[in-house]
Order: sequence, then C-alpha cells, then structure tokens
Amino acid sequence: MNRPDRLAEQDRAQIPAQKTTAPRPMYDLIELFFFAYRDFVGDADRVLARYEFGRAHHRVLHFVNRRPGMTIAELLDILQITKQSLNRVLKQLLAQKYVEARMGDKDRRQRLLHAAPLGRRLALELAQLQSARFERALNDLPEGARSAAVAFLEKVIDPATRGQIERSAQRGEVQ
Amino acid sequence: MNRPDRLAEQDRAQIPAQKTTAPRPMYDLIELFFFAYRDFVGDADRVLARYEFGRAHHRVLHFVNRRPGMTIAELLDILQITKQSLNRVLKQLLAQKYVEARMGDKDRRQRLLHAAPLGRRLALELAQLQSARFERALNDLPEGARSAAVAFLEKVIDPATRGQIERSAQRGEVQ
DNA sequence: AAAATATGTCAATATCGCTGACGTATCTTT
DNA sequence: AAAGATACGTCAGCGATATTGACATATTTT
Repeated sequence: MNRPDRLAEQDRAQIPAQKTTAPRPMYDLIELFFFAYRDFVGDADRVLARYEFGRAHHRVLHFVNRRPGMTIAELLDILQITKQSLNRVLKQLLAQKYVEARMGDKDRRQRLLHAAPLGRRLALELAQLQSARFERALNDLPEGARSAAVAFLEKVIDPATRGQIERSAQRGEVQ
Repeated sequence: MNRPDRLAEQDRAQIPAQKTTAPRPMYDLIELFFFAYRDFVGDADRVLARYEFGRAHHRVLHFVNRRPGMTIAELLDILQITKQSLNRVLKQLLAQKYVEARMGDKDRRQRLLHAAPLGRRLALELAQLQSARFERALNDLPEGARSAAVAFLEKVIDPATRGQIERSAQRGEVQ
C-alpha cells in the first residue's frame, strides 16, 4: 500500500523546475478535525458550566480518575502545562472533594492523586456524554469504523506523546 | 449496519430494574482525540508564535483564505465567537496586511474579507504543516484510511455545525 | 553535609473568550 | 421621506486559562 503512483524520493529530487512541489493541503481533514473537536469538547463544556468548572478541571479530573495514584509530575507531563496552571485548578478540585491526595508511600514528598466519589461521578458523566457522540457517529458507519478511527488518531499523535501515554497507562487504568 | 441486536426505543423504555445501563465509555477514543488534536494544533502554534499570532488569528486567516469574500457575519457564524473577540484579532490581521477587506458590491455595509498575499503565504504554510502530519499518518495506514477518517469526523460533528459549514462552503473554496 | 527532587506559592503578564451598551452607515419597508 | 432592520465597529470591564520567573519547604539521594 505504498502509493505506487508516486515517485521515489531520489527521483523526485531530480525534477528540474518544479522544486519539490508541495502537495495540496488536506483542507477537508483540517477543517473536519477542527469542527469535530470543537463539538466534542462542547458537550463537556455545557455540563462543566453547571459545576462552575472549566476545561482545565475536566482534563485533570479525567486523568486522575483514569490513572489513580498519579503524581503531580506525571500529570504535568501528560497535560503539558505548568505547575502553576495545574495548581490553581487542582486546589479547587481538592477543596471541593472531587479529588483527593494521599502521601506517597515510597516517597513521602509525592502526592498521589485519586478521584473522590464526587469526582468519579462527574468524570463518568462527562465520559459517557462524549462517548455517546462517538456511538452515534459509529452507528452510522460500517463495521470497522471504530478501529479505523482509533488507528488514525494514534498515527496522528506524535510518537513522543504516544510514549508518554503508554508510560502513564501502564500503571493501571480504571473503569 | 443497523445494530439489529438493539431494542427499539419504545420496548427499551419498558425494561424494569436495569434502568438503561450506560455502556462503558470509550476512553480510548476520548483520549486519542484529545492528544491528536493537541499535537495537531501544536504544529501551527509553533509557527504562529514566530509571527506573534495566536490560534485565534490562525482560525480567522484560515477561513478567510479558504472562503474569499467572506463577510464578518459569516465568519462569526462559523467560528462561533462574539463580534468583539473577532474584532480584536481581525484588526491586527488587517493592520499587518495579512487580510484585506473590500466594500460589498451589493450591500456596501458588508466587508468582504480576502487573504492578502502575506496571509495566503502564511495560511498555506500552516495548512501544509498540518497536512504533513496527516500524510505521515495515512502513509502508515491501509488504503481507504483517509476516507474512513473523513467519514468518522463528519459524523462526529453536530448536524447543525455541518449545515453551517456546507452553507459557507457553497460560495467557492480556494486553493 | 550537599545536591537533587517533588511540590507549593507569590507576583506579574498574555491570550482569548465573554457581556452589555452604544454609535454609524446603509438597506428595506412602510 | 420616515421608521425600522441590518452589518459592522467600538468602549469598558470581566473571567478563565495559560505563561514566566523567583523562591520556599520537605524529603530523598549521593
């Protein structure tokens, strides 16, 4: 499946005038990705607004719920935000009992984060809402659409990001 | 492909105890979508930073470039932001000659937006960068992966949003 | 004892979004 | 011709989320 109608790299380099013509951008995918993501997060946004939470809270809650015992450092690594940004939302989630922190057993400096019952409920509600959107989409599509979507998204992700996710996922997912 | 193993709506409502058990959320798709989008916009972010532009500028520039002659109202409709938010970034794009506005011919109140040469160049650079990511992904995937991705993303989008896009797309795409 | 690590926190700033209110030019309707 | 609707611009203020830099504390490692 290697695009036989394309010239190999070295042949291509020898074409005279056209100086390695860039292909036409895939505007369809670019725009669809933009709109799909916007609608996808929109579902959660509406619910979060009722709790006076924002997207940042959602992201933290999601990963803490999914990967219980996560440390601050791991969370920073996966969310790619600064400590200061994380701290603001985490402080609220802790104060309102959506998340709880336990002292690390091996390293007592660490704060191992866990979703509290309140947080588990909200995280589940949000995940179900977003899943429902995917389900509606997949219901209209042929067999194999789901694994195709998974495969595509995986490949779109940076290899470096993939590494991060896998490392963090190793230590037990939940739900 | 209509899931024959599902009960019709009215039968479903009569099931006693189990009160419509929600299926397990599709955590894989949820997380992949999050990371894929983040990496996808990250490409553009790095370039935009060199120009002192942000994502908001990119979105405006993209649609103005793609749908020349777009009015302010259409842009607001498609971006789903307020006039005030748009104005701030649009003003900069106009001042720096990335975008130009021409008076409407039929309705002289309208400002028909066009990407200026500088804007076309930047828009293309960004689109090519994002396309390159998709291309790398699709090269690793079997035949038909692209149309599968397009189909999936289309279905994930709200029908209402689809309507908007189509309406705006009718009046001539470019490049 | 010194250095590295995990985390918290202060202060200042930027971007991007919002709401509400009001102004002007232009088109449409009566 | 007057009245109303429409397209757009703009002022002022606000909130959420992100940033950087600097510094503090507790704990672990060397």
